[in-house]
Amino acid sequence: MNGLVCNNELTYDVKKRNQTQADNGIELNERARRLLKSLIENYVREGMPVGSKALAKDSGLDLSPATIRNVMIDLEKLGLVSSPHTSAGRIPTSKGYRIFVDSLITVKAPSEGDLAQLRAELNVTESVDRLMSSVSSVLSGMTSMAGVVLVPRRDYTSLRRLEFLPLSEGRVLAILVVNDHEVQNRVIHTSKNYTEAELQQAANYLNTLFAGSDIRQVRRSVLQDMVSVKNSVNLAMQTAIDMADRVFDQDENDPADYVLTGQTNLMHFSDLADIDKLKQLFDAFTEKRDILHLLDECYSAQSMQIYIGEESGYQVLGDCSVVTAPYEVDGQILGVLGVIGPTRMNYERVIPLVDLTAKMLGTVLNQRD
Amino acid sequence: MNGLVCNNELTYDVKKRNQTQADNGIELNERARRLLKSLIENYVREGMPVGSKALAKDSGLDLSPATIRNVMIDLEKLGLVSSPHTSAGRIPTSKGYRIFVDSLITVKAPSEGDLAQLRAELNVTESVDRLMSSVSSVLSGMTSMAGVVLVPRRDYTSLRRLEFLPLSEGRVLAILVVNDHEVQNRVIHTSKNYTEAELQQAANYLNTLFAGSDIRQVRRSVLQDMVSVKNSVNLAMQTAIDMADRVFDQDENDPADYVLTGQTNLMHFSDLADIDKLKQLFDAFTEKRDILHLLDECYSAQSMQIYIGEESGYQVLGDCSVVTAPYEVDGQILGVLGVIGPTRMNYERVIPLVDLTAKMLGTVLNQRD
DNA sequence: TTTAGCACTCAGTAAAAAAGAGTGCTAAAA
DNA sequence: TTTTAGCACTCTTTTTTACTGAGTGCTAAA
Repeated sequence: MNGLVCNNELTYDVKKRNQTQADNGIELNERARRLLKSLIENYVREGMPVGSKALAKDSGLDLSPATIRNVMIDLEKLGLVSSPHTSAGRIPTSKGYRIFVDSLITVKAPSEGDLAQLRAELNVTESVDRLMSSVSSVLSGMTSMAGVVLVPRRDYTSLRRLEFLPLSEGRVLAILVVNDHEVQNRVIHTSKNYTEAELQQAANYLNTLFAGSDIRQVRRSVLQDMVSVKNSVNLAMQTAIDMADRVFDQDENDPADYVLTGQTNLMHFSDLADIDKLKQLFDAFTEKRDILHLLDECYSAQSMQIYIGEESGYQVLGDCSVVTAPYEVDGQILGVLGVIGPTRMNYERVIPLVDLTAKMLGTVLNQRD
Repeated sequence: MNGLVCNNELTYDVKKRNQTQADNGIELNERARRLLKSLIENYVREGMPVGSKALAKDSGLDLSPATIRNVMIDLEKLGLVSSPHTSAGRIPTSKGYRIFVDSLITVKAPSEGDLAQLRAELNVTESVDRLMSSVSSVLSGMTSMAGVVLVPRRDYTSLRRLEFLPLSEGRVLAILVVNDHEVQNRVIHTSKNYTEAELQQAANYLNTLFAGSDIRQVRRSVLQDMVSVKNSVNLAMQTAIDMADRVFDQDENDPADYVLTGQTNLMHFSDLADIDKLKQLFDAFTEKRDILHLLDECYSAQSMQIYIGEESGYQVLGDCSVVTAPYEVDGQILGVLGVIGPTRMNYERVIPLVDLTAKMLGTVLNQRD
């Protein structure tokens, strides 16, 4: 009952899987728990199936290998460990890792060194984009796995300034300054050719009217105006309404995106040695879709998430685990960050590291405003 | 003397290597040339060392294996082929490929299918960025290797519009519209805090004065003005000069960049099976530096370039070949594109494909203006 | 100059044998 | 009842041995 259970302030949700059995209420006595923990720690460290003898030695439980073998049989029946073949030791299953991560793990605070490195590398002065890459790269660097950051959603986008420039034949370049200092540009297509002056006027109109408003709100307002005032207003206004309609049209579905670094680190893991699996994984990284879905789940969960092996539901991540934590500013979750690595990873170190990184990113982002 | 030598209009430069010997003036009689060609074609097709018997069969030269063995000994002495071990056939060396590519190759025009696919996938309507990725992706798709495009240098950047917005504490957001419809934004740091009105005035001044000019010219003009008029002009002008100086400061060294797709295709090649080499290669891709240097060389060469194996001078590309061609608009070379693949690639198909793609990209870019 | 013949080399494969790790089971000890 | 020592057994891993076949280099004859 003492040092086994995680008893510090770090918390994270148990990933709820859709399991038919109402299991996970697996009852393990202290001894079995201790042995499972030892086994996993040993396996994570050594990377080879753990036998009863080794376990007898480093569990600290003064038991004979024979006794331990008996326990192993129980654990195997529960599906927490498995053995590659008769005369090999045991390796943890995903389910075993799950128990470990949920209730056996000894979470240590990150080392002084890690902390210092983290602080050093997260630079307030950088642009958000660069900040995100450096966070991702710090994560991958410190864990020797892949680091990933789901970049902030723009669910509130305040318009600061709007500008139009005519291009050739019915195309207009719109330049938006949003969220104080972020620039977006969009090309829109119009039915008629506007002159620079006309566009200027439209921009002026929209700027005075909507500066400071949420972009989506603008679109809704504009749409209403179109209905209510219709042809009654002057031509300049109509231009403005027309333009605004087209500019903000693209806004509703802002595609999420992530920054991924250190993928190549994953090539070294013997668990992913199969070149074909590796290719599939890398293809998923470039394809982005699946990974985005997963990160989106993490985002929605609003708490630390851990997917172990096939838990993620994506085949390509079959031999991988994903550890993520949301980062927030003013209690508002902006995105998630984390690492992707082999199922056999050092959770005891990675979990607090990801957690801390998320918190520090929040702090850094906070300082920027 | 007939069908052996490349005799169509497609031309490309021989990559000049720094070799101490004044070699490459290697004299090969017709028979040896023919055999080398046959050997390489066979090896590229089958992927296995080619023996004298096989060569006797498909060279079409009605010679006995024994005779061919004699020739092979000569070719081996010249360093054009080598044998992995005593009882294996021969494989071409880089030097052998070099000869092949320079003077033995039978360059076929791209197939109808390839041509159609190329035409279909290069869409004029896309943004330049997206056009570049789709070119790269077409290249990788059609060759099953990695496609790469060095994106256009902006060596002439005409200023169309300049805008300033104050941010917090001495930081100003500059928005530049250049080259008609391209938007750049830069954050600059100033010693004093300007008001929005001041900045507006400065922007107006600069816009009227420099709209249409080359950005670097602007900087030079401004620098001159600073010296000549010094404190004699009014405050608004000084602001303008000050701002322009800082904005265009970043311009001198526009970092080159490339788009790379289909890297994962390279994982399948047995020549690159070594996971460690593969990692190094992928690291070079993310690091970008070396690849950029190489592409820059290609760019400077102003003609089709082929680097075979270690010729590139980069260790990571040791087992790779790089085939590039410059693309141009109005006779002005804008960048290069090409493929990266295993040394053992089908040059006869790849070379004209890369060449054609470059030409088509030029055409497409031309249509956009 | 070309070719047939031949001895030789060496990777690759297969089969057999030996070593070693770890298990499950049983029966005795605690 | 729980724990443990002992032991036969299983299965991977490593080593050894042998064999096959592709392809060579060389020599001597055509």
